Amino acid sequence: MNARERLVESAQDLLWERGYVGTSPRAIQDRAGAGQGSMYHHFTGKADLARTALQRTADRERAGAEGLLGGPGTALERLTAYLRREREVLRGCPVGRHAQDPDLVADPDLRAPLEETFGWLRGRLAEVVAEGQQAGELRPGVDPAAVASAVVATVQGGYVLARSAGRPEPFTEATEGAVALLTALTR
Amino acid sequence: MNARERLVESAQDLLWERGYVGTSPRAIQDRAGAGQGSMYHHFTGKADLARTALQRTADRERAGAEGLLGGPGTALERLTAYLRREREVLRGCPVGRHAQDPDLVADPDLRAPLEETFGWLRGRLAEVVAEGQQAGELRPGVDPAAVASAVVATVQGGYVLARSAGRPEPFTEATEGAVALLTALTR
DNA sequence: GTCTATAGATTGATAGAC
DNA sequence: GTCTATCAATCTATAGAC
Repeated sequence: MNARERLVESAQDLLWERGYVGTSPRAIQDRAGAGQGSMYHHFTGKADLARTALQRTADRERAGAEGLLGGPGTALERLTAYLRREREVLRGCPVGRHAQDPDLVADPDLRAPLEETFGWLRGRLAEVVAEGQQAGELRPGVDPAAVASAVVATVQGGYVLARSAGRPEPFTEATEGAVALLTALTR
Repeated sequence: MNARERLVESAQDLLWERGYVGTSPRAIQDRAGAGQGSMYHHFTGKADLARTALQRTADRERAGAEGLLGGPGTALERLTAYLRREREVLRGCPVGRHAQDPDLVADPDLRAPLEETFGWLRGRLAEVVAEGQQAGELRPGVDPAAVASAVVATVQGGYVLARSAGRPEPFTEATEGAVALLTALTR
């Protein structure tokens, strides 16, 4: 694997674990086994490398979610699959964790992967909810977009609860609560 | 106001806006109008001051939530009041935002205010849900603790969605989705 | 209690050799 | 393309005067 590729993957790992402010170019270079000159040859600076790494992480997450949401099953089954998807809870969400970084969200290029990921996810889940309503599976009269955003928010907030508690159980409790509320919508 | 007090309040503001890694002792001192010596006289260091500031912020948030949850109204009304509470959405949650900071959650003293806040909040909301079930207002058979965690997670995740989008609407959409799902539990 | 001076380490970036 | 050397600025903390 070439140096550019190692730099991007190292940046993905460190950004996930330590965030944008907490990740120094030096730390990325060390992990990648590359020198200063190598990084500044391939990228204009920290922001440029972070943007590249973050975009790749966002693309991966989106592909993973589509794998569940575009699969077989009823609307409720697919929503449940999304909520119960196996996750490395205590590591946090590799995309959503960056929403708290003021420098990152202030830079449109750095915020773009976040905006795209959650914009797409909310829209995609809203489609699934609407399909369930049209199929007579889910009760009509509730806004599909609102339910979809609540589902995505439950997952993102679940990470906050789990990391605050220092254990993964609160994440599972929250997502199971969402599953229960969605299930009640079928009866 | 004395220097110690100004340091704590300045730390509260900066921690909310920039997080733990993003806040330097120097920045706190400047905002407080205090010198190095003043800060290191009152506190052993950055972590000690941050812990004091964070604990005070957590106490304030808890008191604010109890004001809504302990007030009058049915269970659904109080849960809805919590979800619709006016918030400075794009500033993020002054407590939950710190769950993403690896250095903060790694330090038990710094993580304690987070663990206490969300532990208490989840338990308190679970009581309200259970009251609603006993009063025949909310459908029985769903786990009060799970619904409570889902509600708290929706709020915390709503901040993530809003900050990722650069606008407050996704927060409102998510919390309204939660209101709709809870309302469906009454019918 | 509060100040200034200072310290060693780290940050993000540039220069220039190879 | 990749390396080492160097840079000014900032980080967190300590020392010691007042």
